[in-house]
Amino acid sequence: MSAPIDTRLKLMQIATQLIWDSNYDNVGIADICKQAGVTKGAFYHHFSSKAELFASACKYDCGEMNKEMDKILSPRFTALQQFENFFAIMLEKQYRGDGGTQICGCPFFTSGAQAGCEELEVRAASRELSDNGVIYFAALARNLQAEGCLQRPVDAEQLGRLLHQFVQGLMMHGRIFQDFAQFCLDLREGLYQLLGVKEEHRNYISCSSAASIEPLQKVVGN
Amino acid sequence: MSAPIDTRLKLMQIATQLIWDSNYDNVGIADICKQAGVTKGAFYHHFSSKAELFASACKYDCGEMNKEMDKILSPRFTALQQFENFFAIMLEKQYRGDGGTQICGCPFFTSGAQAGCEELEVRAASRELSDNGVIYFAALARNLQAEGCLQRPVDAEQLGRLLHQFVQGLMMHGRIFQDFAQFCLDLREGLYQLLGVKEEHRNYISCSSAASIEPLQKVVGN
DNA sequence: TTGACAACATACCTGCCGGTATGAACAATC
DNA sequence: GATTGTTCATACCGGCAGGTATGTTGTCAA
Repeated sequence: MSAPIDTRLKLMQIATQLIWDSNYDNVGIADICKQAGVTKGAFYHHFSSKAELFASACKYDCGEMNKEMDKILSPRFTALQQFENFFAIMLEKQYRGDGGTQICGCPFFTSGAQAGCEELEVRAASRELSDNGVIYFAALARNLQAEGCLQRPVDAEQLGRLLHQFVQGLMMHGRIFQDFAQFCLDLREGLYQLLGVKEEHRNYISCSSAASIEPLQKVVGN
Repeated sequence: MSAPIDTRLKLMQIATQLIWDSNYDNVGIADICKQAGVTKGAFYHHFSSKAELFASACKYDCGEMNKEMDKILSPRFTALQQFENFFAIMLEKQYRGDGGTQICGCPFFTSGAQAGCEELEVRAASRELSDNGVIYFAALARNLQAEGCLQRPVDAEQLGRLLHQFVQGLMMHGRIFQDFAQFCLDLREGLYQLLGVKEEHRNYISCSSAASIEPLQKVVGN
């Protein structure tokens, strides 16, 4: 019998993946179990409800994201490099080579905004995830400002929120329209404008190459 | 027996209202019928499915929005007045005095991004609605630019998309957090930044008053 | 007046989905 | 080796929501 932690983790991972491809309501517990190769008995042994699974998966995903963001925003990069790192990660995350849905958006965020008020657990998880994301955006803004890349002094915390809101809206828009090239262009331009990046620090060259739908290798090493 | 058009219209209006307060999946046909004071027989006489009702309601809402936007962007206003009109309408739309959920976001947009791929009809309706919204945002951007309010020349069409994406993301964020004052501040700042409105044309004074949660009278007359 | 059709109401069906009840296999402990 | 607890599998339940089948009422046209 395998370690219990494996099953629990596997359920969260499968759930995360399925919700990324669809949404909270549309993903059934039966689907998750089938994909994970376990039964409902195992599921309800580890989670008390679907909402709890969602919350747990959200926290797990949040942790994974933090790891990546920590790498991206490492002090060994300049602020502009951090910007490019973030940009690359975004494209990589949203692109799926399997010909299916490409731009998915963050399912935990959308689910939180979507779920009826009664699912307090779900909404709370989304809130936590958002708060977390805003922190990183705010840090990026501060770094850019510290290196003199921005046109005007900014309220980093508010700007963090604005960036987060924009990116989420962009992803939803992308999910509806599925135009990857446009997604790339809009992402870059939107971030530049919101941040108020100075003209001379804007880099549109990589856009055309990024828009070409090829597997993107990670910019960030270990 | 009342005119058939009334029942159809009523169903769409009720559906729109319920979906605003919740979401596509969460609103049942039975709920809609009950609120509208009719039965399923009437419903399926006018609509072939839930998705068709959604698409119809979305188009109806789109038409209503167009009317309002046409008023807001009337040439008798200066571009900056148009901006303020839009701002006021946004706040009015998102605020509900009944103590329930205040910031709802556009349910048709979120539903389209939320719905599984199989609901093509739903997604198509969201796409149409988005296209429509982008047009108005682009027009606002063009008008502001024409009156010299912007810092740099812009690609109005792209900027229209960015504004739309940001506003949608902002509303979802607001839906999760339910902080109306912050919603007001973020909306104004985000629009200013994305548009690149010149310093001297930015108006933060009305923010504090707007943030006070009082019934907002329409800025736009007939 | 009678047929046809629109505009519903009533009752019902059915599939799905979250959740439960129960027990088997295994490990650890005493 | 009996007990206890963990980790699942199997079978099942109950509710609900989307959708259907059919009857009923009014209207209009010939």
